[in-house]
Amino acid sequence: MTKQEIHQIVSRRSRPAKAPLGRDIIVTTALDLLSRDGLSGLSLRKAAAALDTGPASLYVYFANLGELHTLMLDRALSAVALPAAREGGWRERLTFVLASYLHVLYNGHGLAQLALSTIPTGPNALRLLETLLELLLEGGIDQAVAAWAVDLLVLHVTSVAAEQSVRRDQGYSFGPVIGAINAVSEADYPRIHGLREELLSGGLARFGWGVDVLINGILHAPTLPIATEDIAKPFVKPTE
Amino acid sequence: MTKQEIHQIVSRRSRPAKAPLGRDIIVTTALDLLSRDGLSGLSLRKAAAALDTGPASLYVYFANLGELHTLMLDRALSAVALPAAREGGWRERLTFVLASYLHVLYNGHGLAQLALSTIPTGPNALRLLETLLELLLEGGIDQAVAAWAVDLLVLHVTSVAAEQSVRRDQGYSFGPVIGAINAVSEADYPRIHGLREELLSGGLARFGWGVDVLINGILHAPTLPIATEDIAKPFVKPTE
DNA sequence: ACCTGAACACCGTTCAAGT
DNA sequence: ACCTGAACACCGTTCAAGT
Repeated sequence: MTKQEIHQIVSRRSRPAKAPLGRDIIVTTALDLLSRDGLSGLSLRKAAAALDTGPASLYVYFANLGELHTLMLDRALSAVALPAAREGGWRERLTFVLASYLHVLYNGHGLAQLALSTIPTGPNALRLLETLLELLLEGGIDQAVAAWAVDLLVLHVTSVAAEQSVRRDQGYSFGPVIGAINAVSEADYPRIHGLREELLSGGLARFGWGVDVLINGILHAPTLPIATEDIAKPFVKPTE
Repeated sequence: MTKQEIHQIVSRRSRPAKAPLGRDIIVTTALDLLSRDGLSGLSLRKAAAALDTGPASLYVYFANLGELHTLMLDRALSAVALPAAREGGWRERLTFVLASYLHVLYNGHGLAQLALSTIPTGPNALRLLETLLELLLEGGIDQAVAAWAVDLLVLHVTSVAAEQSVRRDQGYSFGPVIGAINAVSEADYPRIHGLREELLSGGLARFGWGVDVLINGILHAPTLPIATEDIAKPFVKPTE
């Protein structure tokens, strides 16, 4: 045995431990990173670096990155404005809350994209959900219908916010989609070609239009969701 | 100068170059990986390894990972069944195409999630879009309305497929969402609590219900999308 | 209880070197 | 034109070691 095989235990520390971090500071820092650099500029390691610590330190507060995302989204949702009770009709107030939700997502740069892949379960998300349910029920919509309808509404708003903020962040009139639609062959796809402008138009205005369409549809929905499970059966697996 | 500083150029090759790969084989291999291991099991490096080559080789065929995703999705969409012309009403055929799209996504394991973050622009995606437009126009729906409506329909179906396939792949009745909804305080969120079963129920049946709601809403939509851009104005930025 | 450094097992992408 | 190995600049997560 040589001396090199006797392992000296030496402290690997180069500085003393700091004061405990806490969830709030981490979430705030991560949201700052997100709104400054977008979704691609956000990582656990970067958040840790911004807090002057190593990535391992954050695992005291979160089980994983997904949990941090969930908390970030819920924190951001605290900015959603709920309507003053009884001011205007239920439909007006419903549109108001959803518009506020739209803008919180649209203004927090990478936030809308994050919302598409993260299902929030924190108090602010629940508060929003509760408010939406309340307004739909006030509108006389059947309970079971209302339960499914909120999903449709929230999804629509989230995806409009995501699509538009992506478009804003990478320059208005470029991107592969716009190119592909504009380049479409008139012979092969006459309707896409003819409607290429309408397919790409709208921007944030799609929000209001979609909400109208959805509410109209919800008002005309069958009271009890029909059992349509069987529609799903007679199809084969893809490319085999 | 020592001898060590005179760099000998030695081949780093350990085997001769293989026959060219080609896009098709790569896409096929990547789709196989996806349906076997799900979205988390898919990477450029794993696809390259499955093809017995290094990751750099694939860059001859794709500019980046996103482009591979787009091609994968379009390839998968070739399995979407289009309805036989004039068989049944337009609404029936519309539901049929969408159901086929639903199942292609649902059956290709990570495919639905991939579809949520990838906007396909290949021929099969365009063919689907063209068909949907055709059916809506056949239904007498205004052109501008139809252009926006396809987006709503496709998004709905994609997200139902994504949500349900995630739920299937991680065990039916678990996950943080289900836990959070079920654990909600009756005092704070009475409506969520009261409707907790309905909020989580439905599965693939939500597809048919949502399509009905959407078509009804589209049929009741104003002929010209209203200018709702201004709804979007009066809100502040989140948490500052 | 929580911070710290280092390591582990990955990523996508680029590049010079080869054929 | 396309394959190949190696490197670059990252990831999220785990772990023993420290306080």
